[in-house]
Amino acid sequence: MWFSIDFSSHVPVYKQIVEKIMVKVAQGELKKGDFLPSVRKLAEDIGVNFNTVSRAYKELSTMGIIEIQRGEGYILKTENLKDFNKQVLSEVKQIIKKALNAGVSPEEIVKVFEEVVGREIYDSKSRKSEQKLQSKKSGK
Amino acid sequence: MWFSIDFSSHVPVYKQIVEKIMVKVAQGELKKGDFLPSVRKLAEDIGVNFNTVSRAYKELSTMGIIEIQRGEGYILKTENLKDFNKQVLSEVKQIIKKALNAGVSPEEIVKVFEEVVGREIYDSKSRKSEQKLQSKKSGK
Amino acid sequence: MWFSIDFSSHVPVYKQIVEKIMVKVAQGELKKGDFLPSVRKLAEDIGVNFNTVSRAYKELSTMGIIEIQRGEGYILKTENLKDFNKQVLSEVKQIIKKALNAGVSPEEIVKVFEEVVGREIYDSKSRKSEQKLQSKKSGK
Amino acid sequence: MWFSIDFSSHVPVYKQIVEKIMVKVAQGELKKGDFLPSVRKLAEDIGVNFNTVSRAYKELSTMGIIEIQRGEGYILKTENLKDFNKQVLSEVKQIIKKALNAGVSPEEIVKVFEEVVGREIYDSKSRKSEQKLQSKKSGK
DNA sequence: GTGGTCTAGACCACG
DNA sequence: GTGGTCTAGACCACT
Repeated sequence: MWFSIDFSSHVPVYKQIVEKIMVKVAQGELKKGDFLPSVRKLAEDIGVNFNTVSRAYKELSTMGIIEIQRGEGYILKTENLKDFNKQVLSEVKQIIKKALNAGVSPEEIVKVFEEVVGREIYDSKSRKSEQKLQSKKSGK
Repeated sequence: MWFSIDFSSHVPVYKQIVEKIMVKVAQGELKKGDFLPSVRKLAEDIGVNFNTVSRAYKELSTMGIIEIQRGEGYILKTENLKDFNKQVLSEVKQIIKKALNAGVSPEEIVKVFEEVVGREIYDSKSRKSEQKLQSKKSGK
Repeated sequence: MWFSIDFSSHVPVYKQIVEKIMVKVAQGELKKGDFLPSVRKLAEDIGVNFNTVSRAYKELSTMGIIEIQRGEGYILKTENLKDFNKQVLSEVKQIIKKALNAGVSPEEIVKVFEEVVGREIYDSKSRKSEQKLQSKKSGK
Repeated sequence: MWFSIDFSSHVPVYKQIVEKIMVKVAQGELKKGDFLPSVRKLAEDIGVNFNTVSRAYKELSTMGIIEIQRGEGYILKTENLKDFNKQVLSEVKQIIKKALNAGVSPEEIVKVFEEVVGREIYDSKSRKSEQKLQSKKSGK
């Protein structure tokens, strides 16, 4: 399966899908010209209705990130996601402000940061071995 | 005024109110026995319907953090918010993971962190002088 | 009722709604700040599901033509529809080309044109008396 | 090549094919007894799947305009297309009404009309020289 | 097989 | 009262 959704989140599922896909693009896991999973297949994978995935794809489409290929599905159109990084960084800033306001000490945040950086380095090593799972069109 | 709401956020307004109040408690700005602003006053201050504030207070009430004092309003019942800090820290962890996944470099995150730590120290000093800025939509 | 939909058309209903509303704006029947009918009310009026109207409103919203007013509905944000006229004129051009290609004589087209201009002048005279019907918010 | 398809249109491709062929008939470019291009050839020419052309031919067939000649393809059965012109003219009327409603001045429409009449006369002369331009997607 | 449109109805958030 | 999100399922168009 491709990714997971937090159904208890206040963020709408379709927005989460949009974001997850943008992460894939930013990571280079999806490249220009790649096919995305079909709306119905992805919907089944993550356990939502196909309309929800469809809505996410439409949003990505109007953003110019993906493009429909008549009768064949969606392909990645661009990898130009500079604004995305800015947006994510602004979220980081916001949450850190909140934490400090809530009385979390900077040291605790640094501790968490180091913990995550360590873990993520590990993740990025193991990520490559997962890449075969995503090659859609394999049975085509 | 007390705080402001992000109306463009996916987080429901009443949840934001709950959280802001918990921050006040965690900061020590609200102490056991203190009165909270009346539902209608807070509603006017932050520019929302009183039902929304009411819902937030109800939630804090069922969490056992505040308590209704018949005919007088709500008072703070407990300052026991240890879980809140943990929860906020877990959000920090989550967002940092997301940023790293999105290709943000650890250095960029550190930069933002240092920026915020600096700003926040300043903000807590100047917070009181900002309070007039938030009175909006009062003539509605 | 506000307008009617051609259900036998190949143009999706939600696109027809978008267009009809843009016509209202271009005609000046809807002015900046006016409330649009609620999604559910308009849906009932024209006999479609509210999701269909919702989709139309969302499209107008991302186009920047209408804007949501929290808890109150959509209001008209702009009357700047210069591109709309261009688009409509290009449709006129296209259909005239098709007609000529199909062997329709220019004279026949002129005849139709004069017929319609005559009728439309009559319509625009009687239009003013219809305008009260559209004032939503009346029961507010 | 024979004609082109507007893939961004809401009108289904097979309907566009039907219409284009009826235009050919109305223009006298196709005469009773003429063979139509084979399904596969036309499909390749205009860049669509052969099923789509097949559906168009079926529709023309049930309309009684073309007829299958077993083992040889489709031939034009009738040139009796009086209703077609009426239908096209009614589309012209409809679009002119829409344009006037949208605030387009009659003068602008006349301008477009004259422009098209001029261009079309030119186009029908130059049509043959354009035929190479439409071979696209051939390497697919 | 692919996506697109629409419906009917549930549940949530805001005023 | 307002809009927003999601589901389950039908039907259409295209490859």
